[in-house]
Amino acid sequence: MPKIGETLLPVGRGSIVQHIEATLMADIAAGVLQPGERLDEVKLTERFGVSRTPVREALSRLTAQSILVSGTRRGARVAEYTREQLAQMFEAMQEIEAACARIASQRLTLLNRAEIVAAQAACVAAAESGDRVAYLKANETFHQAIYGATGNPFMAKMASDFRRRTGPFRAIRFKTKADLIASAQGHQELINGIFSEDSRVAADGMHAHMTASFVKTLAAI
Amino acid sequence: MPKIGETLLPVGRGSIVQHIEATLMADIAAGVLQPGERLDEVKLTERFGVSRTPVREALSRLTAQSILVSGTRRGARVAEYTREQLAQMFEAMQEIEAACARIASQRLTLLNRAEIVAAQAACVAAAESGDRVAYLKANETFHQAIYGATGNPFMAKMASDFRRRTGPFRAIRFKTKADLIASAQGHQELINGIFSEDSRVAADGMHAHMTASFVKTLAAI
DNA sequence: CGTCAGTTTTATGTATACAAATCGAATTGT
DNA sequence: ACAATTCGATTTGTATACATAAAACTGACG
Repeated sequence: MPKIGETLLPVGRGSIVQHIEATLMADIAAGVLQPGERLDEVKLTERFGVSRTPVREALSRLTAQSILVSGTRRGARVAEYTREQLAQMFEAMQEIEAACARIASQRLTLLNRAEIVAAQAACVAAAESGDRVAYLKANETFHQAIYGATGNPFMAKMASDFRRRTGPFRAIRFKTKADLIASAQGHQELINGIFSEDSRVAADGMHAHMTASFVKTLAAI
Repeated sequence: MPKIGETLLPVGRGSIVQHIEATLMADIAAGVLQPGERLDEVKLTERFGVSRTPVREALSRLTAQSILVSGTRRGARVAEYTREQLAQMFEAMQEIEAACARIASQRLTLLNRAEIVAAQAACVAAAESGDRVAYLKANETFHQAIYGATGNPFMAKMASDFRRRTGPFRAIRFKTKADLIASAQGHQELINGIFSEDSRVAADGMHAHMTASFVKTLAAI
């Protein structure tokens, strides 16, 4: 049972199922597992060095979250989306992000402000050094900071879920250093809107930012 | 306590897991299973006449959807929420519903209009006859019709999920015939907003409707 | 009389075995 | 030669058995 391989430690707090679930989720978000790719239970069994039971449970949980899809008796595959569906996801995400921006602008604490500013500074630094990976990470932190500023974990989770699902597609659009700098500049306008204390301006600003981002993304796919 | 005669084996099309998942979800939404209640695997095993494996998978899926919660080695319980969390869920729901109303107002087809009007007629009829159960059902159909009018399945699913999670709490506030009639009248204003073709009016109208509804709900809890 | 430690019991997490269904390929019939 | 059908291999769905950790109970000691 205690086969080493990739199997980490006794997984401490989390069960094996949680470990597999988290790992696969990360792999999908990172694009290691691509849309449409089939996940074979026995292959995963070998990879994680466990039996089929926890693997199955992890796959089932991911399916319940629409991260995977599975027909009848046809196994699990990474969810794939048509351009149309992608556009719909973007639209939904846009609405949620805008709502987050509005609420955040109404409740902003000093700490929230500090975190957003810090995240933006990291974005600018990464953009100016042309570090794509660092920018993606900083961008993620930036948006999470806004979600956190809503003070509403349910809003934050919803927004995060959509971010994860659209992640692999959004990442495509950042190719050149100019892309990064343009995005970081967009952030600055966003911040101005959120800090303006006019929640409508904040929401509209986020809406516009997302629209611009998604138009570019869809064009790049 | 174990309810019998659920179904034997001829589950046919849907797998047993899906059946258990759907049944438990419905029981929770209907309040048969109350927040905090523990779901014992072997009890469910007896109830559904199957082994622990599909029961476990169903519970795991429900946990992944935050419908159930489970600590380590402590089994699954129906998720329960503090007043604070409930208010946060309502806030999130409010935002989503408002977004749905805005998008729906921009894309409304003739068929969508017809469905919304028909659902509203059913609401009015149920309210006037004081049929609480019928009203809850018609109200559900009404909101689903609006979700459908967005033409965006992702928005619709999000909204539906929140509706399901808040369902047991929202239902409490409908006690008297007057409550039903007041709610139905609120719908009419909502429809006016959505049909007005001014999407901002639609969104604000829904926002107001939800706010009013939730204030009454929280007061009743 | 209360508390704590050791044991028992119960329920969860994991593994393995079995059954059923789908997919592909090969064979046979037209 | 092409199509259809059947047979086999692969894989999913379900059941059962085993291991382990947490809860419950009991008994003794302070």
